[in-house]
Amino acid sequence: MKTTRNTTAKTAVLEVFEKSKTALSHAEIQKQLNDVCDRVTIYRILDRLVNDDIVHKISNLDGTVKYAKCNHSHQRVHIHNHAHFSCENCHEITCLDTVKPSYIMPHNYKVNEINFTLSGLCPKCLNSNI
Amino acid sequence: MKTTRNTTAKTAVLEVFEKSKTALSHAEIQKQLNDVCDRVTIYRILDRLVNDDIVHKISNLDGTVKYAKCNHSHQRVHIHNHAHFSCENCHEITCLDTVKPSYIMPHNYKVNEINFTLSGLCPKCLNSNI
DNA sequence: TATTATTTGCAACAATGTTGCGATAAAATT
DNA sequence: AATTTTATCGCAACATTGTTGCAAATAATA
Ligand SMILES: [Zn+2]
Ligand SMILES: [Zn+2]
Ligand SMILES: [Zn+2]
Ligand SMILES: [Zn+2]
Repeated sequence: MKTTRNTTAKTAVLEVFEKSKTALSHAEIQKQLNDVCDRVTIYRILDRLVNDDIVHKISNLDGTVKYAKCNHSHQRVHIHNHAHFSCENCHEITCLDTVKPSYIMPHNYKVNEINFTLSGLCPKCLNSNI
Repeated sequence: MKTTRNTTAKTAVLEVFEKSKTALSHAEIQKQLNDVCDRVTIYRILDRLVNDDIVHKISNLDGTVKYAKCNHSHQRVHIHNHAHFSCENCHEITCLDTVKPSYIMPHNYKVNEINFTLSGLCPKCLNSNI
């Protein structure tokens, strides 16, 4: 099952995630990597990390895509049911691990996955009242 | 405030929305329009319709962007707080006007907008059990 | 060290969206 | 109805994001 290799590029990407408190886009990762590897390689590494449940992919309201390290990879059943916050000011995306929405669905739908994203002002930007 | 003009292209786009029960992508709209106008014009019309609160924009898990006609444009306060359903089989996006998630936020966040998207199987695809 | 399968770089391509600008057409004014 | 004003359009060019094929490089293993 686990057949993905530990390459220098993959290690470098993981280090970038380790250093960051917020979710990162492909472009942001590339900038931090400083030509450690090709653009395409980053895409492929991210694909593998998502597949291996080490990282999860977040699609945002504005169409941007970001990735964040999972802090629940150890759990047997791996489900990304937490919410994400997207700051309108600093554009940072953070995982809200504790926020889980409750809702009532109409009949005849089978829900497999949910995506709950909230946007507004993050604590940092709220305090420096713009 | 209302300064957008009624052009033939805009009318054609609105007719396409009128005919559709589900949300539509730019590409889908373009196909239905049959060269009524340029690709760029459709983008600009959609921008205006979103601005005028006639249509709302939906960003999906898979990165695709779709648009749907608002059925609450008459309301004084115009907020898109309903959920959307994305079918994994037929890839149709439908507005779930009745589904509104409840949740508890950590302190120090100011929430302006929410996006709640559920994916799985729609009633149509669930019945034709694939 | 030799073997094998995964990963990488490169080039090329596709999809989606944006911008500038002169031409066109809708709406307001005369 | 003709004129003026200004939003809208078409076109071309560009930017960004993501994908694919294939030969070369590299990690895991035996
Ligand atoms: Zn912020
Ligand atoms: Zn997350
Ligand atoms: Zn379906
Ligand atoms: Zn909707």
